[in-house]
Amino acid sequence: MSSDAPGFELPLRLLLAFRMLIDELHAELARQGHPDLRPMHGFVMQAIGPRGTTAVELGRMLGVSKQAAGKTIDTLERVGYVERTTDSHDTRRKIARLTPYGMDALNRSARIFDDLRARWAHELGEERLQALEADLRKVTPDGLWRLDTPGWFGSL
Amino acid sequence: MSSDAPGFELPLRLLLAFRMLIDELHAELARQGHPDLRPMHGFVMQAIGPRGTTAVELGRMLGVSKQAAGKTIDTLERVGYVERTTDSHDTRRKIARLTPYGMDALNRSARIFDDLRARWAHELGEERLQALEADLRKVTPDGLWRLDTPGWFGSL
DNA sequence: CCATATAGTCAATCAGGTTGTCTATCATGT
DNA sequence: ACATGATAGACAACCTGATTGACTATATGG
Repeated sequence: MSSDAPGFELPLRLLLAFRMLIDELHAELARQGHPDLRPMHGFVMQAIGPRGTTAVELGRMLGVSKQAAGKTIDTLERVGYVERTTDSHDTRRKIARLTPYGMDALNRSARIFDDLRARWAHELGEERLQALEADLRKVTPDGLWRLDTPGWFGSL
Repeated sequence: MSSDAPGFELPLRLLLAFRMLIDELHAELARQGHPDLRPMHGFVMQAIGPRGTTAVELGRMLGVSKQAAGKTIDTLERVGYVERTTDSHDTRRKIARLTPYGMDALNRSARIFDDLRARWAHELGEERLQALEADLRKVTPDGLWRLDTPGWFGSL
């Protein structure tokens, strides 16, 4: 099948590779005290960043509505990764900030991703891995990381 | 950021590359008479294959419950990509088969993916692209393509 | 021939997303 | 100073896709 339709393999492998990294990340995170963290939480927390964000800003970054971003913040808040504070300069704004627990998850994620990358470097060779990263950079746009993957994938 | 956390970039680029391919596929499919096809439909139709499947089997292949698989078949049936027939040897089973319209979508998808791959080959060079594919093969498992991406990504 | 396993369906529930609406608060221009 | 318009957040209604649990119909095997 892949001989007569060589183009089919690429997207599958890309998705599979992504999933493997994410699944292994969360298996390891679970071992390190973050069993409730779901794939998209990591993305959202990174988007929130160390300085915090509002629902509107988060929605723009993630490419979803402010309501959806607000609901996601609700979830993260309920699980303890995020807390809401009010902006003293603009009482309308409620800034979502990472809690120490959230920062811990983010820091651990970064380390685990580095470890996973190192494993790939071991399997492929550092040179080949750098080439792979460079090539991916070449075919993907910079900036703009749309994270509306769940809804994007399904629908109709 | 990518200097102190080099491992963060890889998963993002993989996802982004996957999304680009899928988005361009569906933009082109829409131009070619399949405007209602959603990303996951292609995956499901490929899982159904030319010989057809039942909801239970499909659920196993996709890693979702038989009910979810049944609903997905309902959707595909409603849009005309799939039709249900009964198995004469086992009247419990209802086999979902691709309609000619569904086969057309699948064939066009294959051609479009080939074109997209050719574009990447043009941008990266055929050699580099083959190296990329080989490397992805090396770090991803064969067989077992779990396609439960929508639910997998979100949840909690 | 009955007991068990399997295929499919129905119903209730949940997560996440969307749009629309509403209120409170800021920011600006006259 | 104030009226106007823009923005932030919350609430409600609705859609899709997935889950579990319960139920029916049909095979299958002891």
